Amino acid sequence: MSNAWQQEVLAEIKAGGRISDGDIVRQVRRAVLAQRLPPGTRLPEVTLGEVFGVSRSVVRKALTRLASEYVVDQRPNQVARVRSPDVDETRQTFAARRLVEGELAALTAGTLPSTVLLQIEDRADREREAFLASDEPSRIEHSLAIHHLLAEHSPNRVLGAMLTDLILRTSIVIALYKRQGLGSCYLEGDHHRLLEHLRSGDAAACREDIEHHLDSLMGLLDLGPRDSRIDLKSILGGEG
Amino acid sequence: MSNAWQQEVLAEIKAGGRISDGDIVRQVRRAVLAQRLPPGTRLPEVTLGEVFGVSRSVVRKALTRLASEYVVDQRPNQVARVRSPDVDETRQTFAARRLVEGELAALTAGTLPSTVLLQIEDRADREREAFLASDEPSRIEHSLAIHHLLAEHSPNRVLGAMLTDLILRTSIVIALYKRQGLGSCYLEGDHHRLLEHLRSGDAAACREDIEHHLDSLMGLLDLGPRDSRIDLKSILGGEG
DNA sequence: GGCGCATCATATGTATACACCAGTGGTGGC
DNA sequence: GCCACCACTGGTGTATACATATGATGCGCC
Repeated sequence: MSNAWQQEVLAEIKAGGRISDGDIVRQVRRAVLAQRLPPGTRLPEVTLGEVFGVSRSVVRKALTRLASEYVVDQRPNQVARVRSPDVDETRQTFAARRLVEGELAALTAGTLPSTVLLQIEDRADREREAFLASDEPSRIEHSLAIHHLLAEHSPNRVLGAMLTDLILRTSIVIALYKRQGLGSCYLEGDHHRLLEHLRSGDAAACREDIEHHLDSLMGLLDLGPRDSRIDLKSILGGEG
Repeated sequence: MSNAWQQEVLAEIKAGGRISDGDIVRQVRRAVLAQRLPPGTRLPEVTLGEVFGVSRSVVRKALTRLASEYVVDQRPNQVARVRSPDVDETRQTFAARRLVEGELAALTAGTLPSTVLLQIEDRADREREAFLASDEPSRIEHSLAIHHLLAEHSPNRVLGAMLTDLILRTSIVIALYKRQGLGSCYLEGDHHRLLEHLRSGDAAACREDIEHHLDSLMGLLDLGPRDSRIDLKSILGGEG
C-alpha cells in the first residue's frame, strides 16, 4: 500500500466521524479505480485497520464485501490482494455488460421522468466540459454517473443492480488496460445520442447506442498478447 | 428457526469435521430452497452459532455472504431474516435470468465437450425418472444440476457466475410462489430438447429453448394480486 | 556451492468480552 | 381508560486475545 494513499485517506477521516465497513469499501474501490492501489497490492487486515483507525473486525467485513464485488482476491490463510483481471476476463466482462446494459437501455427507453433526463443531460454536458478542460478525473466521474443513473432508474431493479456491479468491474479493467499515452477514453457524442433516444423512447436505438459505445470503449484498450508482461510484473514485482 | 431443521443440521455436522462459513452458507441455502426456513424467519447470530457449533465470527461471515446472494436480509442492528422477494422482484428476476441464460445457451451451443453433454443427458434422464416416481426433491436436484452445468461450462465465466446467482434466486421464488396443489414444476421434454440443440450447435434454437422454458416455468407460478395475503402472513405471522 | 530443512516473522482464523442499540412490556401520570 | 415514559432483555457492533497457517530466511549437510 502506497504512503500517499494513506495520507489521503487520513485527511478524509479527520473530516468525518466514525468509520464503517461501507466507508472502507468505498475508499478502496475509489483507490483501485484511480490505480492508487495497483493490481496485486497486498491489503493486510491489521495495516488497513491502522490506516482507517478501526479494528480487524470491520476490515474483515469490508474485505469480504470487496471480494464479493470482485475487487480484491481473498484466499484462505493468505493476504487479500487487489485483483488483477486478465484479458479474457476483461473481454467477458465487457460482453456481459454489453448484454445487460443494452437490454436495460431498451427497457428504460421512454420511461424516465424528466428530472432524471435532465440529470443525465447535465452530466453529459459537464463530461464534455471536463474533457475539453483535460480534467480526466471529473470526466470519469460524470461518465460513470450517467451509467449509474440508467442502472438505478431502470424498471428492472434486479438487472439494475447487476449493471451497477458491471460498471465497477469494467471501469477497473479500463483503468488497467487503457492504451499507453491515451489521455482519455472520451467518445464524443455517445452519451448525448443515447440521451436523445432515451427521451424519444426508441428502444432499439438505445440498445444499439449502448452496444456501439461499449464496443468502441473496448476498442480503446490494449488487449494484445503482450498482457503477459503486465501479468508478470504484477506477480513478480511484489509490492514495489 | 424450526427445531426439525436444527436436528437435521446436527446430523450432518457429526458426520463431517470442522465447520466453515461456506458450510453454513450451503446449509442455509438448502434449507431456504426447501422452505424449511420460510421467508421472514429470524436468524440470530448466537443461535446459528450454537446450531453449527461455531462462534459468531464464522456465522457473521456466512450471513454477510448470504446477504450478498440476496438470500437473507441484513440490516444494521437488527437480526438477519430470510428474505421474502415480492412478485415484482420475482418477475424481474425471471426477466434477468431469461436474458442471461438465453445468451449463455446461445454462446455455449456446439462448444460443450462430450463428457459434459453426457452429464447433462444423464441428469435429464434421471430428472424424468424422479418425476415419474414422484420424487420431487431428487427431480429438483437434477434439474438444477443441468442449469448449473450450463453456467459452469459456458465460454463466458463472468456471465456464468451471474447465472449461478440467478438460478438460486429463481429457485427460491419458485418455491415461494408455486401454485398451491401443484405437485411439480416439471416441463416434459424441455431439457432433452435443449440438450439436442446444444449438441447440434443451433444457437438460436438454444436461446429459444431457454426463453420458452423459463416463460413456462413462470407461468406455473401464482403471481396474482393475492400475493398481498402472502406478504401479510409472512410479516404478521412472525416465526410461528 | 547448491539444495533441503528447521525456525521465525507475519498475517489470518476463531473465540470471547464489553458496549450499544432496538424492540417490548410494564407502570405511572393525565 | 389511554397515552407517554422508562427499565429490561435480546441481539448486534466492535475490539482484542489466542491459536494456527504460510512464506522467508538462514543454517547445515551433501
